[in-house]
Amino acid sequence: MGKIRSTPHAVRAAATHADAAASLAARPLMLSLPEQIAAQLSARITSGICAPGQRILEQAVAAEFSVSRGPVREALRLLEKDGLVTILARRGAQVTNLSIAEVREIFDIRAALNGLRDRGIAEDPTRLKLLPLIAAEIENLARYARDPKRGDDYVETVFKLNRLLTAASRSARLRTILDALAQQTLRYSRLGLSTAQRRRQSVKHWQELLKALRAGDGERAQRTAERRVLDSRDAAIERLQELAQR
Amino acid sequence: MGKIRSTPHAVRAAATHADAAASLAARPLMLSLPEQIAAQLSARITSGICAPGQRILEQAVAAEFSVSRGPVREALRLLEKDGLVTILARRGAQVTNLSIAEVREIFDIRAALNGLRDRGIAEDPTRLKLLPLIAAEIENLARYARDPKRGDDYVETVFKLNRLLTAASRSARLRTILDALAQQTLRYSRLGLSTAQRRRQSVKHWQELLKALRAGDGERAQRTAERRVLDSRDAAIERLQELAQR
DNA sequence: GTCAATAAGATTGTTGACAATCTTACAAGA
DNA sequence: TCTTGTAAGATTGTCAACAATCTTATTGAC
Repeated sequence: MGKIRSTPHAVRAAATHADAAASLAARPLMLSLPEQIAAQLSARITSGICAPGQRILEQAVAAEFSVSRGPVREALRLLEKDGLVTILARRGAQVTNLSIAEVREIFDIRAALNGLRDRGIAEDPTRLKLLPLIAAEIENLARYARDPKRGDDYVETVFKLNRLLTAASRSARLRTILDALAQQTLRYSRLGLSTAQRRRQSVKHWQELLKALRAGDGERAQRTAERRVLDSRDAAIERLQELAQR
Repeated sequence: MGKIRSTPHAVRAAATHADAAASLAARPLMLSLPEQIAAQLSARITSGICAPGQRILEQAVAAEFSVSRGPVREALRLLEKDGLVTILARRGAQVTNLSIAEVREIFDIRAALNGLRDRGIAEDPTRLKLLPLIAAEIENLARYARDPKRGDDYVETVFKLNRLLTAASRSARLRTILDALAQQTLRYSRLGLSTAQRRRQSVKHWQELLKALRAGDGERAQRTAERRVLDSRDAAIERLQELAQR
């Protein structure tokens, strides 16, 4: 492949938020070389082109993108920060491969922080202009959940909804952490939503969340969010264990 | 100053935990060059030798430690991961300077995750051998709280206790995140415990937590931990606003 | 046949030089 | 006086070569 001159997205995603007050530094529209490389690799990893456990050689990546190893090194550090890549001293980088226990850990943290996030949104007076957007997506969700063949649409919409809510959080730090954790569990969340039954269960949680958000009930939004993530955790792990048995 | 041949600590701290099961990779006893540099800088920042907002020049650090800029760059990335340093593209690094809103954000996240952590410990059957250690430190706390002159001892013991509990968590990811967040709020936590009255309030929370831990009551441990952190948040912010008014 | 020592190759870690970019100071014009 | 333009210096970004370390394959001994 030739030089990088396209496709900025995933890496910068953490910075594209929809807030107003706190964020002082304007986000740069240009991506640095390491960021561009990281974005490319990120896409491959989350899409599954690069399998978990697969090694990533600095030399090879540098050659592919026609840059030196310096920017590649930094790109790998960026991906490590997102948890997509694991770096071992003097042994190089590889696509992160999570154990079932680790998947559980991440979902537990996500549950707690999604609760914090959604409580914050429920208690935010400026949330009202977001609610129609959220409601619309949840309507889509309900429609997709009724059609067993639209599983992929359902999953993508859930992800979108999650990104929407995270971007709506007032806390830049919460956004950063949640985006990273969500990306790490992308593949497993997908696994947990692979049956129509699970999707019908999931849509109920979302509808309940919407109600709490509308009512401005922070505590309830928090509880609902936590339950939702914990549910998806259990679904993911169940499927994971099925797969592991073979 | 001359070459680095001493003082490893802060940076490696995140890896020195007291768990058993999950962690596969044995922690390396040697610190890489970047880690050593990061440890040195970390000490200066958390101790206040380097003031918030102060710029950190790669060249200068490289010269001081007699290394090239490569390892220094990486050290700064490590510190950025811990939130101790802020890196701006093409404008270099500086010691992180948090706004009051950001301090609040971090404490909120810490509250949620400390809750998760302490619930996990309360529900962990193997926690029993830790309880005496924790109980002893809380006894110390109670003693220090009674003596207005032992404020520093109180604060250091609180930090120690926190590190102890974080290290006891089964989740490596939780440990990593919590260590980073705790380090970022070190100076502010200290601020919140600067009056004898606050310390007497604080020790009550710790005693209640100990009870919940002994009883194995996860829910209660979680609630207590959350309240404790939120309390220290409010104390810190109150002091911060007092200081800002002058 | 299994295990340990060894050597060759592969890969990351470090370095110093060069390029690109940003900051600052200063001067000229409106 | 304020803004704009310019140039010098400072600082980070990138590169290619070298050093240190790890992995793997092979050999030899038990």
